[in-house]
Amino acid sequence: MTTIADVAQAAGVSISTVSYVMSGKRTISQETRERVERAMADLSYSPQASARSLASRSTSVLGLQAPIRAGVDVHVVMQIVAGALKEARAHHHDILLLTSDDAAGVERAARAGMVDGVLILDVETSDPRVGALAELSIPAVLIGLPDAADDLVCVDFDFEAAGRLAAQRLAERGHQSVALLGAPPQVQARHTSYSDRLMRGFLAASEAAGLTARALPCPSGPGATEVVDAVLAESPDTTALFVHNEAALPFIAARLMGAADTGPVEILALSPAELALHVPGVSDVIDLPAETLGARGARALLDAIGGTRGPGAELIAPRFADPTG
Amino acid sequence: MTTIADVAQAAGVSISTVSYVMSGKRTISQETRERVERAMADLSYSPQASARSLASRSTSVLGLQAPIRAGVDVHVVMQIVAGALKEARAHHHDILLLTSDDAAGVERAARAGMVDGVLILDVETSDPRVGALAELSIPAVLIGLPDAADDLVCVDFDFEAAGRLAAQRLAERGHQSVALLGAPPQVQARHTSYSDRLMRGFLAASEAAGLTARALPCPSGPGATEVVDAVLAESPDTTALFVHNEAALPFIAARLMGAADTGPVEILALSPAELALHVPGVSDVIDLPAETLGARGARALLDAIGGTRGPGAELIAPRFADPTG
DNA sequence: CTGAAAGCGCTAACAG
DNA sequence: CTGTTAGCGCTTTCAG
Repeated sequence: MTTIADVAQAAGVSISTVSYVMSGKRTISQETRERVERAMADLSYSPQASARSLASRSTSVLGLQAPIRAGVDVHVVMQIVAGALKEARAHHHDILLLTSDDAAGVERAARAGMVDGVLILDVETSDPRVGALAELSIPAVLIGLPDAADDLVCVDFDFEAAGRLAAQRLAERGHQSVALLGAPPQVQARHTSYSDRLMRGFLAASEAAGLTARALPCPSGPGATEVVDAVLAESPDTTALFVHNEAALPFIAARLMGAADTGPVEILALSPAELALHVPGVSDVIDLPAETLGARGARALLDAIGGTRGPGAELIAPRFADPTG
Repeated sequence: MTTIADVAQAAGVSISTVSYVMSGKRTISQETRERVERAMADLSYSPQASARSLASRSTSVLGLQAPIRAGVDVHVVMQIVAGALKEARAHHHDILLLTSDDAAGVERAARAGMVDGVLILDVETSDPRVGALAELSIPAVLIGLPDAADDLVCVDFDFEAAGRLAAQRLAERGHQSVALLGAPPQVQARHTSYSDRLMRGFLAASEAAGLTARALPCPSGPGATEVVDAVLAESPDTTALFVHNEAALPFIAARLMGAADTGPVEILALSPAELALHVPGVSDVIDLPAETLGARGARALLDAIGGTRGPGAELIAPRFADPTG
């Protein structure tokens, strides 16, 4: 194991000089800097994270609490995690995985000083973790938008605006009766933040536009077709579906493609663009920029840690996906 | 922040006594132990991870390199990660996420002393990381089974045996001509370890049993049906499909369900049981125990770190899923 | 059974 | 522009 002292000796300088070369926190002569950098490379030196962390009281590690729960779309979660990881790495930070569903785990990691801040996914509208997080001694960022998040930093996709955007588009297209097929029942039952907001925006804007609209939970997988059947049975005049369930989308589209028992039904999807754009039968896609969301969350957390960012919500505005993408 | 010195003072003992109470590395009188534990609870003391790690030269953190690559089934990856995380937490370890596709990242984390060992997922048959890992100063466990892994600890599902088991079962059922629809083309093109082995076992056992067998890559999602069409067009006598692609399974099953243009085609799936058991049209499932795999991997890594385990492969034997599960 | 004290490798005053 | 040094909080000898 090579230490900072080895490097200092090899370069013929003191250890503080080596430290300052690494941190850039004071000016070093060109020549000295080069000697030190040379020595570091020659000895293939890596600073010891624990020593650095003990002395500096910071870790360069972000905690991430990601859900592994029933009904949660794993693609979206993975993309969020990937985005957060990429952003963190770009700023020389690592990510420590915290067990889900466990506010105590976050607190443990925080108090042991293992992380400089935490990023929390899959937040519910009335999330029990929110209170605990506000008490925490370290910065926290939620990806999601709970009700009582006044003192917290939140980053999310603007699901309510997406719901409005969808209703407006469907109204423009001349539809009269439409339906939102949303997240799986378990997710809605938990009042996951995004599901509540999407529904609210969609139903409000539908009403404002004079549309007849309904909103239903929709199971992932083949079971989705039953919901389609039920909607068309109860409201046979339905001519468009707004689908927010990536794992149900292909089944819904397949059920409707050239089906003889229904009139033409248009499908508008809310989904990561690359997952929905090439599903046959889907005519329009509002992109759910999952990776961007993760990146923004990580960025917000880094800013909060740096003290350049206070409480408040940052919402990513919805956009239609570019079909050529 | 409360330190070990605060606890020692509150309990009226020395800091080494507090340390030994925590580690259990020497015998402490009942009474002293209770006083110390009391003080720790009263002050809600958490030992500082970095200080502990600096002094003890170990971190209680496992590095995890998980893939986020085209075609990889995210459900399976998530389950493996969940299993590893659960096992790690059960042994008081945490998990640091390492960026995928980046051997340098593993080395960086290792040399900075951020992790006690690394767990590597999605290993390819000839994986460039294998050589680098063997050089590494810390224990590594692969989930997967590359060709040249002599000096490494490997844990995997026995895909080759699963291939054989599938062929045997189909032969027992009286089929004559069968086909394996496997991982997506990108995965097979990378020669991901499991895909190669599954095919080998399936084709060999098919031949031994006198079956006519083919093996093809199969894209995930709706595109899977085209492969089914192609197989049935080229080999119209095919009466059974062995499917190893969770994301294609429902589409394949739907394509075949009561299709007028084909004879009855039986579907045998290799998939996490809970994902495949309730897909209509799937008659039999060989379970892919993803969460167990992650847990075994983590366990193997902990054992390797503890020095109670040397190089070698541990393969989990295939089993048919219990349909009542 | 318990204490005292020497580090672990680094950062950041303080002192030129 | 550079060096000296006092910690950071803990583990673990060494000494009772």
